[in-house]
Amino acid sequence: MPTGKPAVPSVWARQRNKREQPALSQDRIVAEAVRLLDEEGIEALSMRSLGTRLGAGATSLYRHVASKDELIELVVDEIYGELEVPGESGAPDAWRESVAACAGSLRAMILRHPWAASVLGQVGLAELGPNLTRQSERMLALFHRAGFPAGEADRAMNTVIAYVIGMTVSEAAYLSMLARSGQSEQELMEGLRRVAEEAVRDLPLLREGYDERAGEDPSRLRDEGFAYGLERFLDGLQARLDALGAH
Amino acid sequence: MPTGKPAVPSVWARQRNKREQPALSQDRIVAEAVRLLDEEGIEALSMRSLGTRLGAGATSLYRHVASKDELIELVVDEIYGELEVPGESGAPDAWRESVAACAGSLRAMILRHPWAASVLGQVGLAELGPNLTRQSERMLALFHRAGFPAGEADRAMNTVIAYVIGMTVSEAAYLSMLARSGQSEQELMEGLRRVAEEAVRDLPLLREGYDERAGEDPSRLRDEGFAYGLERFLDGLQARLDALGAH
DNA sequence: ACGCCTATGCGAACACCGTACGCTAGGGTG
DNA sequence: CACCCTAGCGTACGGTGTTCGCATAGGCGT
Repeated sequence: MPTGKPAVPSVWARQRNKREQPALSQDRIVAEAVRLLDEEGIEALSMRSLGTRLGAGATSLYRHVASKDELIELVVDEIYGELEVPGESGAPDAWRESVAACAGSLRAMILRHPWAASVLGQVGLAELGPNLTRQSERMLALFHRAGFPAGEADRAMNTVIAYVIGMTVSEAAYLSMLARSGQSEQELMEGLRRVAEEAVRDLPLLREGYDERAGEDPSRLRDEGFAYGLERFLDGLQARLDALGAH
Repeated sequence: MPTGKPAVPSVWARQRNKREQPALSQDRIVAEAVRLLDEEGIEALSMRSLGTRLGAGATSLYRHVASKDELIELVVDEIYGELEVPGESGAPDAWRESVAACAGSLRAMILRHPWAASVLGQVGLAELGPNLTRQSERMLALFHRAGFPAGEADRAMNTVIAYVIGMTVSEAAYLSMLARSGQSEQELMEGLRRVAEEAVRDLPLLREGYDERAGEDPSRLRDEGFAYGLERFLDGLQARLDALGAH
């Protein structure tokens, strides 16, 4: 008789159901999903695995989350909540430091959750969760106070966000490849170097760069590369501010 | 007897096998994959569907491609081949136009293949296919000729690539959401506006921006936003060049 | 001309995925 | 007490990437 067994409610299940909590909630699900993603990466996130971690069946999640896609949107907005956007900091010409701090915080957030790299391109900034909108508003205020006129502040903001995300996503993708490979960064770079050697043989400029960076600390190089671009960027924005000021 | 039927070789199959081509090749597979992605998007790409389009069984592809992941790497490198990087253009102070042309070409490429947005974050720039390395070398030459010293040219290049990719990926994600929704851009924006209205009620700056852009042509706004950031960026790089020149 | 060898295609099968559906149990409300 | 509504779950379906072993056919050595 294939009709379902009565879904035998073990004492534990009954106890859990009884009281304590609703046992499952969108917040719990999203929080656990972030933990799972941090620990095991994007490929390990399935409704079944997430359900198991929550001591629940896979399909139970659908009572609180419409689909896996929606779950991912929620997860992305969740980590946007970790951003630290400086508030009113008095001096309006401190905008450079404030924006740099923002950028650094965004980069740190993505590197803390490297799986975000594979997911930001699908979600985009289009889906506006509460955290993202809140942080955007705060960040926009930075540019307003810096002196950008209304129609330009959001462009300036989008511009620096785009830079940070583009830069960091590529870092994160590299790091997650590194993690997948199971090698140390030294080993991987040596391997890449060997593989690339032939391809790069007649590409002198790339080769030059390769050699130049050979002995350096990769993590420091990444930090410096990020800072370099950010400085150029802020210089350009500052120049624009000056031009506006001189109208 | 469950052992396979002799896989009856229809006349057609025999004919096709006989001559013409090896019938399947990595190039054919990659090219068809790009076509499929352009026409039906990233979700429609499966080994089975791609095999069908090629008149082949799904598993036949594995003779020419190690895995779907590798296929995606190949596909990404394939479209990098579409980039147009200006070569020797005489005047070394034409670097601004050259880099801007590069950036525009990269943006156009991504917008031509919007699925790239969801894929660039997974592949990153880490996997260096022949096209990507070749184009990087050419682009690097631009910065060298502009006057950036060896250790800085690649940073400058990565910086502007990061900006372009970050900016365009977010555009592409938005556009693909638009396409999925099946609405016109006007309708979608009106819908978003209504949904966002309440959330944005007490976020005056975001609201201001929303209202300001209400009647404008979205496509032109995107172009202008991209150009705005790029100009700021190039200004910053130019300033750096000047500082270097004055050493 | 024959027979082997290797490269190529493919069908079946496996493990896993997202998710629709209908059932159950239990607490809250009349 | 009877009722309903909600949260959880077992089952099942269609689809996925990939493995494996078999069938085939062309090229090559003899």
